[in-house]
Amino acid sequence: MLSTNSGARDRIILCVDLDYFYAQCEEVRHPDLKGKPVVICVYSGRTETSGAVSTANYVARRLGIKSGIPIVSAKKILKDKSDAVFLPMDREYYESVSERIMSTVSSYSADFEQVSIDEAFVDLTNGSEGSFEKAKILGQKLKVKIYEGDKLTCSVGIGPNKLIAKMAADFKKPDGLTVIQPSDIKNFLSPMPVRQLYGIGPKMERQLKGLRILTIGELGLASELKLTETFGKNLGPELKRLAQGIDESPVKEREIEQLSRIITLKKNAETFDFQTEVEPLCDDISNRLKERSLACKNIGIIIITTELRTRSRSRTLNAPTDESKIILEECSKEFREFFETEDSIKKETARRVGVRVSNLASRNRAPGGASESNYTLSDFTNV
DNA sequence: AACAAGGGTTTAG
DNA sequence: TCATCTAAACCCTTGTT
Repeated sequence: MLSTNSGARDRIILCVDLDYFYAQCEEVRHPDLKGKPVVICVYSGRTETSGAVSTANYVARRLGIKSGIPIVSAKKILKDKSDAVFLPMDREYYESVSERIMSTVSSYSADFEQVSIDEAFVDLTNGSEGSFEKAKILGQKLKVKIYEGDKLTCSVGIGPNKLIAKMAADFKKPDGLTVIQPSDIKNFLSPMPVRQLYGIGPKMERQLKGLRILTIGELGLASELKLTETFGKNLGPELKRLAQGIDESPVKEREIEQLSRIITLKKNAETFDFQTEVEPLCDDISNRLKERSLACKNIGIIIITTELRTRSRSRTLNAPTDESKIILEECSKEFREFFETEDSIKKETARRVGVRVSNLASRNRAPGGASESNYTLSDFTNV
C-alpha cells in the first residue's frame, strides 16, 4: 500500500467567526457606540444590576471586561469611563443578523455547518480545487461580502480540518485571516499552552499540569495509557490526536438534540409557583418544537442550587409530545418530587430553575443518533 | 457483553 | 449577597436483555 491516507482525501476547511458578535451588532445599529466600551448584559432581574456579561467589544475587553463576569464587576471596572455603555442582550435582533450572514456563508459550499449564532464551517475542498491559495482568496472574498452586506467584521481560519480551521480563526482576532497548511500544523500547535486547544478548559488544564503536560506539543507526545487513565477511554486518545492536529470529523449540519429554557428566580426557593414561573418556559419550548415540527420523548427539569450546584431530573414518556400542557404537567411532577422533604435529608434551595426536553423526534426523520424505531403518526395524535 | 436510561461534569460561545 | 443562558459531549452507575 503506497497511499498513506487510503479513502480519506485531503480537505480544505474554512471557519468563520463573527467578531465580538452581539456587541458588534449593536455598534452597527448604533454607530455612535464605536470607540466606546460596549458591554452586552444578561440581566437576571434579581436586583437592578444583577446578572452577567455576555460579551463586550474590544474597547471594553482591553479594560478588563470578560464574558461571564458579574455586571456589577464590569460597572466597577468602568466606573471612571463616562462613555461606557451597558446594553441588554437582544437575541432576536442578533439572530436576524446571523441568519443573513449564515446564508451568505453557506453559499460557499454545499458542506456547511453552523456551530453557533456567530460561527460556522464550510468545506472548500472542491470550491478551491484543493489549493490553499485559492481557498485564501475565497476567504478574503467572504470577509468582504459579509462587510458589504452587514458591516460586520469576522475572523477566518483555513486549514486541513475543522480543529485547525477553528484554531486558525482564533489566532488573529478581530478581522483576521489565517491559513494553516498541513506542513505548518506542528509549528502552529506545538508551542501553544494546552489551554488553547479547542476542548480543553480550566479543569483539564489543571489535570494536565499534574501530568507535567503544559504545551500542545507535549500533549501530542504523551503516553496514551496515561491519558486514558486520566480522561477515559474516548477522551484520552482523542486529546492526543487533537494535539497532533488530527481531526477527521466532517463538516455536516447536525440535528438538534435538546431544547432548554432556564430562569433565575427572584428569590431562592424550596418551592415556587409553577404556573407563573415554569409555564412560560414550557410554552416557549413547545413553540420551538412546533416551529421545527419536532416532538420530545424526554422531559426534564434543571435546578441550580443556592450553592450553584446543578441538579437535574428527567423522565422518558411513552409517546412523544410537543404540547405545552403535557410538558408543564410532567415537569411540575418532577419539581414536586425533587423538593419533597424526606425527614432526614436536607432540602435544597433553588436559585435558578429550568426545563429541558430531549430525545427529539420528527415524523420524517429518525430520532438523532439512536437506532431506535421511527415514530409513527399515531404516536403523535393519541397523546 | 451490549445497550438504554438517568444523573453529573466539562466545555464553548 | 457576584455568580446568564443554551447546547453538546463525555463520564459513570444501574438495570435489562
